[in-house]
Amino acid sequence: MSEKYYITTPIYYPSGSLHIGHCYCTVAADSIARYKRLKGYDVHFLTGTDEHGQKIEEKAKAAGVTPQEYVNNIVSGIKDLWKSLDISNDDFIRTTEERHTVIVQKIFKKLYDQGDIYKGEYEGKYCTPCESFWTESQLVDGKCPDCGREVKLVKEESYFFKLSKYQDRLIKYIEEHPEFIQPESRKNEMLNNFLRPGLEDLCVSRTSFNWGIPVTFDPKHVVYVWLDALTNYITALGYLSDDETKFKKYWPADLHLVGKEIVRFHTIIWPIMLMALDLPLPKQVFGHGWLVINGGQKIGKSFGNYVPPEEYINRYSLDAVRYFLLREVPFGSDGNFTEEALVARTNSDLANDLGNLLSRTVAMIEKYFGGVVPEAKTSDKFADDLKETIKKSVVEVESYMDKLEIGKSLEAVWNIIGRANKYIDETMPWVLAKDEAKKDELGTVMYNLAETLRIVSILLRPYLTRTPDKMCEQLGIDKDTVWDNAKTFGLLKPGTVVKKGDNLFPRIEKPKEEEKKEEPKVEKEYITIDDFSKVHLKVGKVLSCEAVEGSNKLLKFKISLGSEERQILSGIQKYYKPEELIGKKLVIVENLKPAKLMGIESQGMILSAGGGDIVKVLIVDDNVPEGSEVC
RNA sequence: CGCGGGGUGGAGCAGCCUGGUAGCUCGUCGGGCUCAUAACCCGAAGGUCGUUGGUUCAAAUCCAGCCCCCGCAACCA
Repeated sequence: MSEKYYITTPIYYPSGSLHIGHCYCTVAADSIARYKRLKGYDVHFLTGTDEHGQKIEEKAKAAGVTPQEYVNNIVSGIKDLWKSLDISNDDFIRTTEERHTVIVQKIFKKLYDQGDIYKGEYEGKYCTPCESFWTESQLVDGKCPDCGREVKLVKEESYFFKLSKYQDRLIKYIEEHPEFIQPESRKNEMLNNFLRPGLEDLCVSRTSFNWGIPVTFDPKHVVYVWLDALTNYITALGYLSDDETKFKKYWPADLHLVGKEIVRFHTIIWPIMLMALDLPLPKQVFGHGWLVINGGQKIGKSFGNYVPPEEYINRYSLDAVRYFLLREVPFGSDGNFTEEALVARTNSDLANDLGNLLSRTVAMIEKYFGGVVPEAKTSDKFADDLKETIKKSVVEVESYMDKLEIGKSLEAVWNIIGRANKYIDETMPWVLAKDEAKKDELGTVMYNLAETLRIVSILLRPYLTRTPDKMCEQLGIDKDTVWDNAKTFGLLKPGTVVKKGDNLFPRIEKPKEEEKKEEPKVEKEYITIDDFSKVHLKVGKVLSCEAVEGSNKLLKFKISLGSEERQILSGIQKYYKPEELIGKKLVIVENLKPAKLMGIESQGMILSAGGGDIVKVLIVDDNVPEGSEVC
């Protein structure tokens, strides 16, 4: 029986559409799953969605639907997205499915019965958008340390899970299993920041919202996030169900692929839960980096840089997108995602190197041999080197994949492609073709190229889902999906009839400058005159202006609007010296809701213009009286 | 002293842990070739490795200080 391999992605939170970053993680997992399958493993690849929680409850309410309706809708979009990315998951778990909820209840009860879960009282600050509780000491200026938004004081009865009981065991485990947390920097982070300082028991139930799995023996409680979410990895296998076949077969997981932001939960809470359940721990948790834009900007709707992933697939091609994601983002660290880079990568690697290699090879076989792959009757030093490169590269592909260095493994495949292109120049088939006496040599070159492409088509299968079949079609061979067939040079049968088809990857013309600039422009949103009249703009005179203590951005203004005085803060310290502006008449948004910045109230807003290095406030002619309306 | 990442030829990165000819991809320039998707192959130019000081026979690499950038956070009102 073949060896099993169980790999998971995180279960995604369906509070909104997924972005290219989620695709990155899932495509990476997919390539690993495909690779393992090709290698003959019995692979189980799981992904899914984490559908409970207050945020969903609120979003659904805002949308006027039930939470279940709300998630159903989004989840179907996620499933479509995975389909359009050719994700080969074997299962898709939804935490609202009965196979999950029932088992979570059993697990909760079991842990309660054995004393690992106890009832207590929770008092803390809760940030709804982040779904996180914070202790007083974690708050920054009384606000959520993650997002900076207001937190609510929450005090409620809840159940706790005794993390502390297992922490020493876990530390020992982590120390004895260096491969458990990858990359290693994350391991140290976990040990130093969380485990060694000591764990606090984890709150695992809530009474403050309903959208969750009820605790069977205390139904006013619902199971709170981590116990609900993390257990998906075993409930999906049927743990504690009538049929534990899959669980027995696949658990423990070989790899949990997760984003770096949730490494902590997967390497501390999850293992401890498993210890409490007396189950083996996953073999590895790998925290991948994020896809960022322009050197660090996160991707998301709230960042104004959201493009639906399908858009990229439609615009370029599935394999181009998959290739870029897998190739461009290095092991462990963050990677840049830009459309320009995607185009550049596609053109140079996929169109120029790979596509063109196939194209010229097939064209030559058609031209010189009527489309029939000849026999390799001769040998030469170039061919030897080509074969050597292939042999070496295949080993590299494997060893990089085993280390989850997907990008590097692709590089190794491209070594072969590059070598083959070079081989053509070295052997100059068009010269050989002119000399009838060199027909055999020419035949050898053609054979070697076709054979190289056959091997490449196998090596690409973990990453690209469409291209390998297209290659096989043009090469006139059956789909070759046996990994080890890439290890033997010479399996291609002479006599095979090739058939030129469409270009594998047509070159993408780079968008012209003007077009590029238009692209980010979302369709213009007009406001009505009524909308505009909601904004009350007035002229105000600066009475005083000083830097806010401890701030490197804010200036504090006292501004006279004639009948009243306002205190207004503005983040223009970088552009003005405080005394420069005293006495000036500026344009003020009079009815902006007051807000506190650095603990100081700001009662309005000063209009300014510019950006980057040049920002200037709007200064009004001195003759205009203070308090005048601006319209 | 908030946390974290980073500053290496025009761009993006590797090298740093385990000091000892600065490497890769793209771009640029020159050449070759014409089978091919204006693609492919070869060659060249281009770097005081942020800065200052220290350790050392020797520092991109180790140590200390400083400057700058980015993300989070924040002070975007």
